[in-house]
Amino acid sequence: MQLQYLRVFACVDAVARAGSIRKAAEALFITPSALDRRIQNLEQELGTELFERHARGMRLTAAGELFLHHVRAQRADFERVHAEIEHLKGLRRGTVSIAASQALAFSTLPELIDRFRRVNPGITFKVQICDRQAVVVALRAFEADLGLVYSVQSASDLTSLIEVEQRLCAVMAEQHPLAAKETLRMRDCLRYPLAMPGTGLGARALLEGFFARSSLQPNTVLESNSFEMLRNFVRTNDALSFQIQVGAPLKRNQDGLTARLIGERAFPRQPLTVAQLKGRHLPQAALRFLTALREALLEGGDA
Amino acid sequence: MQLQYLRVFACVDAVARAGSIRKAAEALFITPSALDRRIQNLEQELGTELFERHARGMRLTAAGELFLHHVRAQRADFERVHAEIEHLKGLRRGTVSIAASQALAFSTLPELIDRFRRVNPGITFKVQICDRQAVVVALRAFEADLGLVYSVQSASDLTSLIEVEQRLCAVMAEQHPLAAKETLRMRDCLRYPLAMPGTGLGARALLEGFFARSSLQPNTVLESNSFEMLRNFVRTNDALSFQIQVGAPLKRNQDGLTARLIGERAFPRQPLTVAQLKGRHLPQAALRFLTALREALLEGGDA
DNA sequence: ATGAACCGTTCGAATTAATGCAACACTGGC
DNA sequence: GCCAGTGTTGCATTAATTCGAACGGTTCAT
Repeated sequence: MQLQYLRVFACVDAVARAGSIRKAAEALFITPSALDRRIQNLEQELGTELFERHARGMRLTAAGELFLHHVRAQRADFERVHAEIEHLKGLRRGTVSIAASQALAFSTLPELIDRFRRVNPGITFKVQICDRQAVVVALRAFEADLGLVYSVQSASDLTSLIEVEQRLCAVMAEQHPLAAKETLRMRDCLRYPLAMPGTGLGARALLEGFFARSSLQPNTVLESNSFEMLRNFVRTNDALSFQIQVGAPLKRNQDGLTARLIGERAFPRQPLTVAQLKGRHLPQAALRFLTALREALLEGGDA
Repeated sequence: MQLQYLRVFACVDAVARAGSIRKAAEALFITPSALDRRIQNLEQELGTELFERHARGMRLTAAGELFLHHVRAQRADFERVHAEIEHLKGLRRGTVSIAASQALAFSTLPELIDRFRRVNPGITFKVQICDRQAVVVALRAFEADLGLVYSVQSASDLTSLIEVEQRLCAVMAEQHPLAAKETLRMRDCLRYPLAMPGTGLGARALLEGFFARSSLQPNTVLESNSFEMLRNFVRTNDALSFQIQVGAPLKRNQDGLTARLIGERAFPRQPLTVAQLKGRHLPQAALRFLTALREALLEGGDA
């Protein structure tokens, strides 16, 4: 579904992404000369150069960045309207695009989406799992309607929709000795080898803050930026890994793994945040999923 | 300044306004057949009929209304971006379009704009004077950035930016006997013939509310929906007219006229409201004028 | 230095899309 | 039944877009 009349705007986006006319032209299946003319026409009609011509390619000017943002906003808004028109025709269709950090990919988001789709079939999802910075980038580029991040740096162009405080959990094999306890203390955990979340993962910042102020030393035997990696590691031995509450298998075991809350009160508790780009009109599908999210997260937070 | 690529969208607007393809085609300086094809293409690409084909012309369908709103929003946002790009080029240009009720046309708005333009030359204004309902319509159609209305019915798609409580004023000739007093009471005013604001003007609702609860009877010798008419009338005789605070010549006399506050406390005081369409990104020029408005109105309200 | 590998850009021909014109079919009011 | 108004269609014309190939420039490795 590509409205013919949005193609000129799509050009700007394509060139900005590709960094050069030739690559963008390839992606758009036209010749470089045609694309060049489109952009020249556009610049002439706007009365401003949108790109700096560099020997290595094209870079956006300030005006170009402004215009690109407008173009993306426009396309996103068009798709919202299009979805609403479809909704009017009786087809309860729509797509929710989400950018979320890794912690949610394991169970939270899949289960939530599954439950949501039982009530609202016909609504489809696009989920992009990425790190914190990439979530913000995706929101800014109108590639995601909603961003789910732990410990996001506050950005002035984002609006926080839901915030849920998160506690740290230790993840371990079902048969692990510590699985017998209800809640754990860090000094208990540190008697075992650790599979540390890599830099960039949510739990990592918390742990580093703890070790900086504590005299305890971690016995780190593995560090990875993949939760899957970490989980698969601890399943087969007595090592522990850490994860924030929302994605951890707290209530029921999963795949031979289980999780326990860390009882320490000294931990700074950063919230899991659901955010959107400020000033956007979210599609109805996204709004409906947002309320589902709110219910699920707040209920889950109390339990 | 008509971006070539927005023309297809402009078609929808034109047809919706004109009510028929032939009239819209005339306004766009193209033949009906060309316009018809554009709209058919658009409908095909959207997969929905935007207009009901009636023997008397075209009427928007529900989907059409949705799309029209999007089209107008898009055009307004484009113009905002365009103005910001111009701003980037060093030209401090921009246009603020305002829809205001009549009371402000006399002195408030002209003086305010004049003062603003001394600081920000290059910013131009479009001022549409109209009644309350038309202000809301203009905001909805993206024809006005800001709406200045007295006693606006609350609408869910508008956002109130400034609210200033307004008291009622009596307007009279400079030589009028009552001009000697600082503030007036209604029973003093009613000893003179009255030039009543017509239905639809802001002060009218206030006055009707008063007379409904009072035993006093007005001696209405003229009723008009034009403030200019009313003012020109009272200038040459001993009749009184009424107006809300903001547009009345309270501080200094104007054109042989003067105004005095009504001292009555029983009057319901509705606010003068500056509003915008909810969720819109206002152009920088409009935002700057908004702060000027805020200063002027709040300062003026205290004095 | 010097060639190779990029880049954006230009030109004229070929192609494609949009338009105008005239005629058509239809409806509502008189 | 007529008339004035509507939207719509086929076809020739016109305007816009695209292509393919060549040009001039910069960057980088040889």
